[in-house]
Amino acid sequence: MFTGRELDVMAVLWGHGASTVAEVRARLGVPLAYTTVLTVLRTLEAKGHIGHESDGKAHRYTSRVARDEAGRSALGRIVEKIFGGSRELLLTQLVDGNGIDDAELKRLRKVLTERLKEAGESR
Amino acid sequence: MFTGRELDVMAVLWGHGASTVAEVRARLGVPLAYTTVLTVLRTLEAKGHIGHESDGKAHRYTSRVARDEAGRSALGRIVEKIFGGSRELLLTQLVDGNGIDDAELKRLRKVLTERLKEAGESR
DNA sequence: CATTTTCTACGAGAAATCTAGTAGGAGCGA
DNA sequence: TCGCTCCTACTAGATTTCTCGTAGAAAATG
Repeated sequence: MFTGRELDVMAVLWGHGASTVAEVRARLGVPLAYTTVLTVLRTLEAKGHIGHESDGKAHRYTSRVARDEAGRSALGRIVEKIFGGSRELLLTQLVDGNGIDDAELKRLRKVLTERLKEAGESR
Repeated sequence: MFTGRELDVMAVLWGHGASTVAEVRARLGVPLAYTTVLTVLRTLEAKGHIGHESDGKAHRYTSRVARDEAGRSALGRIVEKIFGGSRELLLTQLVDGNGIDDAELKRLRKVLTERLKEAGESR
């Protein structure tokens, strides 16, 4: 799907919305030449992942693939290749480590509970 | 971390344990030349991700990075870049779509409940 | 023993990635 | 108007990825 650098750029577009080259560049964590960022954007556009419109002299680039769509695709790949198809295993790793507190765990559990409710209703 | 093809190969090693070139090749979904698979394995070894020992005439390759470790790393990247740091958003996408039934949702919820219990005990 | 099969080692080419420089236009401040 | 800045377009080199072929050794097969 996306290469490492491309994903960095997509992250900016998803996070901040349509942006110019300079904006993307400023918001990337890593220091890259202006033209480097432009090249990445042009590559992404050539692949059809983003588009652009004119904004004065500059171009303003917009994502064409929804963040959720990209997420589902990436997750599917990981579930399949790394966790052997087991979402449980994936979830276990997601909540492993110490960067997660009780409040967040509860919010996550709520997501599942809500989903269960929906599933029940639609039957 | 891993490129597309490398991940395919790692999936085989994680799923089936130490394997020879021929075994990896047979278990890969895609048809690749024997030497192609060998090259990927050698690349992975050069990067230190896998190792090998002799098994008769052939080499038997073993993963050196745990599946869980690779998973955490890949997930971290996705959470950060795609879901803007939100595990909740990630979970939502994980359980979105129709390939998931109530039983699995409940199992997933249980994972979180268990984790909450542990967290409580360790305090 | 001769042939075929099965391995690894090495080489290699096409394509993709990653990074950045140069060229040239358009606008703006002095 | 002159020079500086900002922008895109184009080019390009180094590195990585992806794929496979050839060579040559070793083992199995007849």
